[in-house]
Order: sequence, then structure tokens, then C-alpha cells
Amino acid sequence: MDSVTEISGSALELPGLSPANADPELDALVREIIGRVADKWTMLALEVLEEHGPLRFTRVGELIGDVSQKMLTKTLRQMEADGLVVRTVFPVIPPRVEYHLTDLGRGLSEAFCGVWHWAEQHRDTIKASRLAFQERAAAAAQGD
Amino acid sequence: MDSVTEISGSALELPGLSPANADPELDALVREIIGRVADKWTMLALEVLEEHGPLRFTRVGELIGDVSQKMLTKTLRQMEADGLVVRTVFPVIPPRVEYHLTDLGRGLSEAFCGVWHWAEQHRDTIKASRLAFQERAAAAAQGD
DNA sequence: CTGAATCCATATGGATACTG
DNA sequence: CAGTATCCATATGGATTCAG
Repeated sequence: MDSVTEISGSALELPGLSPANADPELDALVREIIGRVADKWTMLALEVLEEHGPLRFTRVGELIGDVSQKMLTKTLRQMEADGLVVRTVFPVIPPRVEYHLTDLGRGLSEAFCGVWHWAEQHRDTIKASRLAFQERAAAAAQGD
Repeated sequence: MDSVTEISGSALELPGLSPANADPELDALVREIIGRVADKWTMLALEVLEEHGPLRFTRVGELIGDVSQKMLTKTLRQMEADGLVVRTVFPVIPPRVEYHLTDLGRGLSEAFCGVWHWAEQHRDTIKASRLAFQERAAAAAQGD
């Protein structure tokens, strides 16, 4: 059939992190997506929309906390472009715009849950590591 | 016993994304960690160290690809501070420095695997969404 | 080889003001 | 209300140079 050798056959194998892709384009896309998702505001927007369901623009901002209007707009637009949220404009005055997660967005939220959890579970270890590192650095500085 | 109410009791419940933490400090740390991990170079460094085991400084850079020496140093130092990698200096000339993942680093790599996989599996959907979004934008621009 | 230090271009993001 | 547009400060990151 197709002459392209299927290296891993199925996506269910879960290789370490990245398989030997040999496809730079796909690799770049994956990285871009991850980088985008990892963005602070995207992550938080994902959170509040997952937790509270459909929300108005201003409400999303309130729930996120200290996001500027500019970044909120940018973030939500990006998420819309990537198909993570749907933006619904109600042609009323004053304007009413609602955002809600798509299945894709929810799936991403779930996928990210693992990382979130890891961070929560190991927060103490990380804090301890940072402290130890600082002290090693301080000791080295003194030992000059 | 302790007077602090245990809200979720166990970490095995996997709430949507963030539980109602009510602990802004923890929340901030978690976000910082995630943000750091999500960093482009950290992620790639995690990858190559997971795949290839202990590596020398230059070798990590080669495997990552186009990272500058400055960013590689910064990334690895940060990972060391967070306890994700161990940096071993061999006092020889020329210098030989090896980096290898800790258990913490490997755990993170695994946790991130879910996101990686999500991105791989939905790359086509995302690409399609972006295209559709662009076309909607173009159509709207014309319809002015 | 493994960095540290510097210069510099660009990206990021907040504050503010304005619009429909 | 839900943005857009602008100004501006800072952060980021590449290129280059120097050093142990």
C-alpha cells in the first residue's frame, strides 16, 4: 500500500517522550502546540472554562485573576484559532460574548492534568532542591 | 489531629484541572513549575536526556538541535536547581561535564508524555482549526 | 570542552485611551 | 461589555567574545 514504513504503527505505545520522529515538521508543530498550551494564560483560561463552563469575556478575566484585557483577548483568540474554545457573539447591546471549551479543549485539559498533578505532588521536593542549590551556590561563592 | 480540613484527601482523585485550592502560594508554585517545564528548551532537554541517558554538555546541545550555548547553560542550570537533572563535573582537561535525569526528572518526563501525545494525536484537527479560523478572518475582512 | 559575560534585536506584556 | 490601538518597560534569546 503506502510505501512509507510505519515505524510505531500505533499511537498507543507511549514512547519515552518523543519517538525518533524524523519528521521535523510534525515535531515543530507538536512543540508549538505544547509551548502555546503551556502558556500561563492559556493554561489558566483552560482551567476556569473547564471548571465553570461557558463564560463571558469579563468573567473569564475575573476568574483568572490579574490578567490584562489585552492578554485575555490574545489568549482567547489563540485558543479559538486552535479550536480549543468556541466564541459566541450575541448581537445585543451591550455586547455579550461567551466562550466555552470544545471537546478538543477538554481533552487538552485532561492531558495537562497529569503535569499539573506531578507539580502538585512534588512541590516540596522541588522547593527543597532549589534551596539546596542556592546554598551550594552560596557556599561555592564563599569558597572562591 | 491536625485542624486543617483535608479537602480532597488523596491526590488520586484527579479533579478537572485545579481543585479549589484556596492556596495562592501553592497555586503560584505549581504554575511556575509548569511554566518552566513547558519552556521549549527544558522540554527538549528532558527529551534527549530521557532517550539517551547521561550526556555531555555539547552532546545535549547537538541532540536538541539549534539551541544556543547560552540558553543550553541556562536551561540545564535551571533544571539542576529544580532537581530534574544532576550535573557531574569531571576535573579533567579539557573539562567533562555530564548531565543525567533524576527520578524527579523522569517522573516529569512521564507526566508530560500525556500532553505530548495529545498534541500528536490532534495535530491534524488543530491544523484544520487554524486554517478555518484564518479563512473566517479573511472572509470577515472582506465583508467590511 | 564548558562555560561566563556582553551587546543587541526582538518579543512579551502591562497601562492607558478610545470605539461600537 | 468587549474589544482595538498605542505607548513603553522589561524579558527573552541569539551572536559573539573571552576564560579556565
